[in-house]
Amino acid sequence: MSRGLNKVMLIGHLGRDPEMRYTPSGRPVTTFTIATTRTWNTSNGERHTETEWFNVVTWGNLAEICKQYLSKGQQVYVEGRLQTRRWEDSEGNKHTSVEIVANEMMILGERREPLSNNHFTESLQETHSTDEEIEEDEYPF
Amino acid sequence: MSRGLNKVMLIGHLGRDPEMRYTPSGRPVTTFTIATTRTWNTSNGERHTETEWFNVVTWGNLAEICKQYLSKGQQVYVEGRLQTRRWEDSEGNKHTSVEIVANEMMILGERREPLSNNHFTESLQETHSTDEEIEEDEYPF
Amino acid sequence: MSRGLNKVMLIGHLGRDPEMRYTPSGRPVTTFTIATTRTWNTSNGERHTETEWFNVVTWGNLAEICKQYLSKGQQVYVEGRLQTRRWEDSEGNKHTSVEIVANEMMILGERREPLSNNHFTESLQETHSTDEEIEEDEYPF
Amino acid sequence: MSRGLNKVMLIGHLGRDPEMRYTPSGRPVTTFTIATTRTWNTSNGERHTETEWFNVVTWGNLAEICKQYLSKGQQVYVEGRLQTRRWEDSEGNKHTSVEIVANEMMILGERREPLSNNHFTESLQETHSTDEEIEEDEYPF
DNA sequence: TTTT
DNA sequence: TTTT
Repeated sequence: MSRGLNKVMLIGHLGRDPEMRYTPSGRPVTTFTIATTRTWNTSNGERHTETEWFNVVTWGNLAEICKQYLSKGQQVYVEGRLQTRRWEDSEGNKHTSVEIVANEMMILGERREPLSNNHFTESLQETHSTDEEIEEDEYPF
Repeated sequence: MSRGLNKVMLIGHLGRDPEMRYTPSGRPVTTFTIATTRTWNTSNGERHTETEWFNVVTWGNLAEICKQYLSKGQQVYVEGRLQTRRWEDSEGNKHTSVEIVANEMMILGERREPLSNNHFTESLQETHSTDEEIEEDEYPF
Repeated sequence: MSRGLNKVMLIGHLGRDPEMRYTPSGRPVTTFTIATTRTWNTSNGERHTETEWFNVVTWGNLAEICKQYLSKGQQVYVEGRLQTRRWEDSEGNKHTSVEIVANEMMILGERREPLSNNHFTESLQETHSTDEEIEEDEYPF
Repeated sequence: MSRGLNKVMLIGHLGRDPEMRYTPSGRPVTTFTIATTRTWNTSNGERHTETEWFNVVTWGNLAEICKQYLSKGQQVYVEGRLQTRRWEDSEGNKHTSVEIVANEMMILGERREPLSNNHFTESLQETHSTDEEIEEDEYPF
């Protein structure tokens, strides 16, 4: 039973094809970006448009599904929590990254062909063999 | 009619009393921080706790309500959109800030005494006289 | 400042073209239905699918936009509150209806042509002349 | 990967203590009601208040947690999906019931004492022995 | 039937 | 920096 709510819901389009990697222990991680466009009218009647970009991260099964079904330009619904990570690079510079750790994803609009990926599926089988549970923050990217 | 969804919903506790300021044109802006605590169990049975901090910004009427009714430690529900702002300081360093621009707020738990603020209310009247509509990004903070 | 949250978010397809009517005072009301499909796997590996139907109601400007842009089969995102109305028909039978009173709507998927409706737009102008604010529950339908 | 969104989020107070029962196969189900109060101002400056009542259903682990920690009057956050069930009673009358099938629950406000329930815990152990997975709609209530 |  |  949690004591806090941290929920983000997005609808937007993928900025690029998703990328899948693996943690040292073999857990799949898929990342992609979503552009969300907001339009509004100012008091003097002008129309404004602003695009906000989000970094989305998915883990485990959902990571594989995202890699397999999503591609650049597609419209998706994504739900998850907001996470800020801070780290230092090798030169000691501090960085902050804000990500949506998604636990739900829905493809919107017309159905596209699932990516043809016999190859993909095979490689999944191999890598997936070590699927022990790991900490999410174990993975540096 | 919008074409994108960018929604954030938080429940957490205020890290400090809210601060209210005004844009050059007299529009009130209130900022505060919210801590959201997440707890989960790892596969080896350990219990983890992680606190995420959020910067919340409110405008106009809601800014005044937040200033008037919220105080450090209080539990609130906040709903809004996620906004990333990038700017350079006077020395040319680049900064990024991520904020929740809230359009709804609910006080949770027991009712606290509204802050005694005859003084506050008066000053509101004065400042509020110039209430023309301005762009949100007009305000640097 | 509200003290309760009652929020519904749906993504689904319209079951029929929306219908627009007017309250006695001239306020537009548009109603339509949305089908939301849920799929899940049972423990014995069977795949289940269930479709839930929702009655959606919109008022004012949004009612006009829904009438103008939505049509049967379209995929939409809808956000609003859940409302239960109880009433008796002329024969004394009691009825209950559950509706989503939507305050946000987004068209998903590919953009369709806006319905050609010079006629529609004209009639809107006429009817719209009496646009005083009325109680939502004033309208029996 | 789902193709529809059906999400309800509520904050309100419990109208009565939750009730826990078991399906024939031993799966716990807990039901309770939540009151959500909405206040708004009409155009002529009057203040209105309306309370909406929701039937909430929880299953499995969450059912046990709700039974154990919730009691009448408590403020909670509840998240789930909207479900309409139709059935006929023994006299052939048709009924419709609308429920929130919750999958998340958060207690809001001050912490109350967990209900003292050594007895409760014991009885849980016994009944829980048959914890096979069953269909949700298997349970008539 | 709850709460403020 | 909050809360439990």
